[in-house]
Amino acid sequence: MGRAPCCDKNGLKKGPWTPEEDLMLINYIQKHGPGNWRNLPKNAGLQRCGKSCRLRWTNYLRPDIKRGRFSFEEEETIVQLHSVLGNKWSAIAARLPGRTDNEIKNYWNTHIRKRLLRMGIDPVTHAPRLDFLDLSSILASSSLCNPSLFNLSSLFGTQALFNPELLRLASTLLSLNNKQDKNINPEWFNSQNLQENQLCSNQVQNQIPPLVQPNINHDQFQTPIPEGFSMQPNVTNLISSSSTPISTQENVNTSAINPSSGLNENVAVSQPSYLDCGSNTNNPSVVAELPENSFFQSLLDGYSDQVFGFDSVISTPSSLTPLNSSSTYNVSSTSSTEDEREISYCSSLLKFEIPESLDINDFL
DNA sequence: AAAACTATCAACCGCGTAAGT
DNA sequence: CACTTACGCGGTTGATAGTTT
Repeated sequence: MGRAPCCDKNGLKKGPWTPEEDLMLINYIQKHGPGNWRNLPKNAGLQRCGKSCRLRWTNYLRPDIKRGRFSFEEEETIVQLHSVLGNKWSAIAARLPGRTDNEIKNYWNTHIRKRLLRMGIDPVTHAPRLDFLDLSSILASSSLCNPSLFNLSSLFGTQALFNPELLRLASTLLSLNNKQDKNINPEWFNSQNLQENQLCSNQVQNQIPPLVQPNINHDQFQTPIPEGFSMQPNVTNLISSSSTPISTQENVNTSAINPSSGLNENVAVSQPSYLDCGSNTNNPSVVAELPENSFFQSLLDGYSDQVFGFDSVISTPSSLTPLNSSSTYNVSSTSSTEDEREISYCSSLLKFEIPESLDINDFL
């Protein structure tokens, strides 16, 4: 037995609403309230089905609807909520006053989702997409800038890209962030490396409560973690990173994002130099400072030039000075351009470190 | 200037479910 | 308890505006 149609569609109009229809609907609801949507069009004199009237009212005509571009704060909220709720647009909309589920859904599909994909982040799981990365390019580029780094591409050639072991390695590398405060191999973490490889300031974790990531497939992190590494697939908080510069040399204890992943609950993070491109909207500026020839510098070059193809993300010539040695620049936290928002996004994503003395053979 | 392509978003469709009978 | 009805939600479509070639 088929489902009964919501209304008799014979003779009912479809398609875009005219201003006259809008006016009729508004006038009726202002006088009588929506009441029964099924009966509303008949009572209001509209040649529409109730469903269409409800949609038009809730998504467009409702007086409390906020229209116009989404603010950065709203966008932050959407991504954070989506990481927890998934495609529960109505639930997300309930936490964004004045925004409708339809509007949020459209905005996600047309803006946020694409941006995450461009950054190599799976918009479903909010985790890095390794299939999106050209590992060889990353490492080749990195090695050019820092000859001390191993050159995977020269070691293994382009076939390395199809080697599942190397993909696992990439998984690990991309997931690596902060070293554990125990079991550290001192050879991997000499003070210079710590100075140079600390990529971003630690996020102020207590600003945003840890988010549950029910959708993440943790299989991608099954690669055994080498001694001295910890893994922090820190993507969920990619937008919530603090822009408060942490310039102290102290270690900062933080909590891993995902307690269910079996990853480190507490990691000690060294904070030598700082790179903080986060997006705290309460803070008027975002500060980035990189040591010359740092690993992060080279890695950023690799990402921006070859992997994501988003030169504009890291170094938009028209608006931003490229990251270079000892350069410091400010990005307005009220940034509204796509590129500037991506900067904020990628700042937290690109948080991992690789010891210079890492022996690739240990992985193979 | 025009065609082709892309992005956006209002609106539609079908399904799940709560409420009513 | 079974069935019907209405509502709300999420996925998808299609018209249109904007951009590129």
